[in-house]
Amino acid sequence: VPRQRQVELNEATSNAIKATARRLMAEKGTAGLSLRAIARELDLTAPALYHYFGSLDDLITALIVDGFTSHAAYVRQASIRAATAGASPAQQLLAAVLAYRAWALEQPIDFQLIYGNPIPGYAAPPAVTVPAASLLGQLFMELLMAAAAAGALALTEAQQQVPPLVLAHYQARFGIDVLAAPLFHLMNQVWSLLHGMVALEIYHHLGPVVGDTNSFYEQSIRHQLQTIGLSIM
Amino acid sequence: VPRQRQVELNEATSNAIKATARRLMAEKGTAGLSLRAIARELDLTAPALYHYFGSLDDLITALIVDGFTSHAAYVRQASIRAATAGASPAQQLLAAVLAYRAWALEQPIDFQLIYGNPIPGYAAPPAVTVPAASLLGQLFMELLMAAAAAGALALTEAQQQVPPLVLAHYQARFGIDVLAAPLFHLMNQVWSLLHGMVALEIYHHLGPVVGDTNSFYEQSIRHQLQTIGLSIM
DNA sequence: TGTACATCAGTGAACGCGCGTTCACTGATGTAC
DNA sequence: TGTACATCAGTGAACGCGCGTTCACTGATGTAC
Repeated sequence: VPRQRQVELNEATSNAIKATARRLMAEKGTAGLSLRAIARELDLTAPALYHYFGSLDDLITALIVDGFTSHAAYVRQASIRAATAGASPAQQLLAAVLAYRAWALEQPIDFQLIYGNPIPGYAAPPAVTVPAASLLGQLFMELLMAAAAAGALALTEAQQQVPPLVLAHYQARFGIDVLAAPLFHLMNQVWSLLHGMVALEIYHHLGPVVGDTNSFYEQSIRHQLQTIGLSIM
Repeated sequence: VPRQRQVELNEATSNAIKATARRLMAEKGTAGLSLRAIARELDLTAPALYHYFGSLDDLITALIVDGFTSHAAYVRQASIRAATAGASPAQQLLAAVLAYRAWALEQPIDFQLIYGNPIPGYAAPPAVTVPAASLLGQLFMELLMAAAAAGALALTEAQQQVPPLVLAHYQARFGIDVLAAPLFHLMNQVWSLLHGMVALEIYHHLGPVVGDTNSFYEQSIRHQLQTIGLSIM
């Protein structure tokens, strides 16, 4: 089974390259990644890496796609675990939202790579990068829809409002109908809050201010979710 | 007036260095800043820069302090302008919150420098960096307190809750009493939302999703502020 | 008014370093006959 | 079973490049006397 074998070997090394790349990024920052440093670390010469990735940029693209995929998979796992344990749709949503942050704390360099400063000189190819970046939104939308279907959502009048230009974009770009639009809109607002807390924490702006970021995050999220009528616990 | 003159000359050049540094960061990313590139741009040799900054790290520190200071000053100006135009404390707060984003859009590289990925190998000296980073929080707190004093705030029962560990930190670190703590806590939550929307927008994650980030931001903020009882317009 | 002097912004060479990418190549492996 | 062969991961030298920092220096300026 020669072809099989070679593909496996290839994958093992290319995974080792990516793992080393992540470790080096954690030390030197996302912009400090270099093929020569990876090669040095793996006891290879730099040209050897060109068997696995066409260029440094190709490697970065692979790492970014992995990052988005890993984030979405981690959050999905958390919601599935909750569902398996008999949690309500609302509780599954909470589990997912908590996992958003947990992943970022476990993989801070991946967070920086995909949500932080772009790497100078690198331009992400949208064809491969956008689908990966969309996974999380799809997941959150599924969970929100399930909660809505279960009657666990109660939006106020104000929460039903979507600015006209934004509504038009939701319809044109995602084919979201007028009924689902407030839900999608709300999701984006909750996402912004999540993301803000996580970004501030990752870059060490939140910890000094609130002391215990765990309870700050969890309480803020619970409060925000209750605001849209979600009853948890 | 020789001493006067020399200080001015010195300041002019050191300002030119910082301005060039900002421009180069905008092109090459914050991590791509180099003394040699700045010198090249200014038709100087690299060693000449050592008359103005002790090292590359010293220059970065100056840029970071400038960034925090500029952000706070920009936001303060906006609130002062509103006050001068006869706006209520609640409206001044809204003006400040809108300015938070406006500054980031005008100076995206400064935003990335102070709120984004750290520069590899650089460690900010807290003694000089922390006071600058605290300016904005102080300003927002002033504005919130003024709004509260004007009776423009109405917190719900749930909004009065502060997690015990967080409350303890507020008291120990900032000497905030139990009455002001919910206000401070609320400010940090609103700040997180602001920051999340701005960070997502700056890094091009929000635009593709909501289409019109202007109205998304403004509507979300207005809704959030109304949630704490602020009546604006 | 004229001269000696201090100041100090800026120079140019050098230090040792790391980078992505290309190219022709080696040498082990395992298949095909 | 034995030999010719293709495959292909990995090598080593080279390309041209940029970096922070140090050092002894130059040369214009303007002051002090």
